[in-house]
Amino acid sequence: MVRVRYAPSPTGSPHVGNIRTALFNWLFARAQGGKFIVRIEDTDRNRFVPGSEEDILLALRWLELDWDEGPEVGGPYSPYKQSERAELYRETAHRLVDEGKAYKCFCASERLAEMRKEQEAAKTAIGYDRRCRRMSKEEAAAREANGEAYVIRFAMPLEGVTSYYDLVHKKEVEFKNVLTDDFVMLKSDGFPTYHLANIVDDHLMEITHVMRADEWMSSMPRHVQLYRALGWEPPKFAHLPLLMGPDGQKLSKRHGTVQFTEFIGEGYLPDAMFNFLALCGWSPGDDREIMSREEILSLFSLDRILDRPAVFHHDKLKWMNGHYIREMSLEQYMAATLPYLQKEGVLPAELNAETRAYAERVLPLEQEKLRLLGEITELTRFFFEEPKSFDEKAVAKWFGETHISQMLDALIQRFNALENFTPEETERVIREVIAWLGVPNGHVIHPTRVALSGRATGPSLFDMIAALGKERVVRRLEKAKQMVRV
RNA sequence: GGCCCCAUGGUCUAGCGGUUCAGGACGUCUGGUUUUCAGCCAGAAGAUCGCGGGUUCGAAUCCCGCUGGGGUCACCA
Repeated sequence: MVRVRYAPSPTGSPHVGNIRTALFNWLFARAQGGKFIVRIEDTDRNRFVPGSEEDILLALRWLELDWDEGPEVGGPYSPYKQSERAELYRETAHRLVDEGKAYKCFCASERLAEMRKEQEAAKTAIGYDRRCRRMSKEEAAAREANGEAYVIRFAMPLEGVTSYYDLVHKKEVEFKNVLTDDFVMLKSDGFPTYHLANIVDDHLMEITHVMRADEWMSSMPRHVQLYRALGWEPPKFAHLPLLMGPDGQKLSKRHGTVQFTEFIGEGYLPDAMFNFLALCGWSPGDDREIMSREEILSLFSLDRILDRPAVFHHDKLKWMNGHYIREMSLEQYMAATLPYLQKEGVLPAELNAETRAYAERVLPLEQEKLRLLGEITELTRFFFEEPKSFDEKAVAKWFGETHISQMLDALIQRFNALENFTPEETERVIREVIAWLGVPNGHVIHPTRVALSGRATGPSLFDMIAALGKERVVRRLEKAKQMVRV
């Protein structure tokens, strides 16, 4: 049975790249009928950011990536938070020391920093010089008894190579052991580093496949050697291609929106994000791009995961989101957009039947135009509030024309007399006025749009007028008359 | 700098030795629909498949070298 895990560190709000990794793990688990486990790797007490664990779980829930074991749901390998498993790692580290496969290191951080500086200057950079590895057991015991702080380092083999087969790269990746230094497994505060905790937990939780970002590839020799030293069988490894920014560097905050919660706030749809993220580093093998969850799930396979990094294309995500918005039913669309108007105070938190009906007439008029749900507010605000400002260019262009006063008067009079405020009827009225004035269509249509909405662009004018209703239309036209006089 | 990974139009991607000297999508541009924007429809521009060698009757597809890009070198994950 396939068991995969998503093991985020609560050191900040999750990044799209992190969630992409979660998605791939989830897809693989579900496609294989396996288990998807979430494990919180909170072993760094300094970088812990309150609330980030909540954000991570929120992102997973939002994408509907349900986990079989982990926070909130528990499971047979509890706990799923590393800070609650600290004793396990400590025991493991000391066991390795006892077996001579790891050792206590008393080197001060100042010395290490100095050494790093020298190595950097000499362009050699080989890491820790293994000074304490040569220390006698007696000296180590004495220094420990003396109360000196120490870390536990893994004793890497001094010769030979370490290799592993990568399921994504489809090849054996090899590293020379001498080039990997004796890394710290257990910090002086008694907490494990990623390398130790991750291996211990993956083994104990019976993880079968480790899928994580490419940036981890270079620590493979450490991990493989650790498994060996512990006498454990390593899981299979799949390193996912990195997501890059437009400049080709690893995607980060510098590239604009990358935090997952921000994407949620801007108005992306879960299905669109799911679809897009699935395509970040994976391809179904044909020309398909718009795919439902079910379709993706049925097509997903490890060997179609790409092995090259890809630029995270924001524009394409937006395009895709727009596509998904256009496909929503009225109910879905209303449920998705209303909260944005309410959040901005354009609409009250509680809608009465009349307002709700009005919103249902109005909001769909811009459905085809939306790329982000959040855009709905500025696009439709004028339907709910009298326009406070008017597009200056449009006003300058149209309100100066000589026929405007006449036009407004005619429209006011005719709309006042109109019984059925339907798109067809309002169009008839507009056409009549155009004919009567003897001007090109645009010379009535454009100024009327500006008068009613304050904007130069918007939904079809006839639909807009019908949706606004007689009362608002007449009131706004009257108001426009004042503007023209001034 | 060492080590590791990668290399098809601006971007993502199909292609896995011949019927593809390259298909699709985003973006860009043009035209159409139309009262605007968007959408939709039609079309266009844009890649000597990073470069150089091989292997082969034949390579974007296999091999080698080079170049370029990226990742990683913490008591962070």
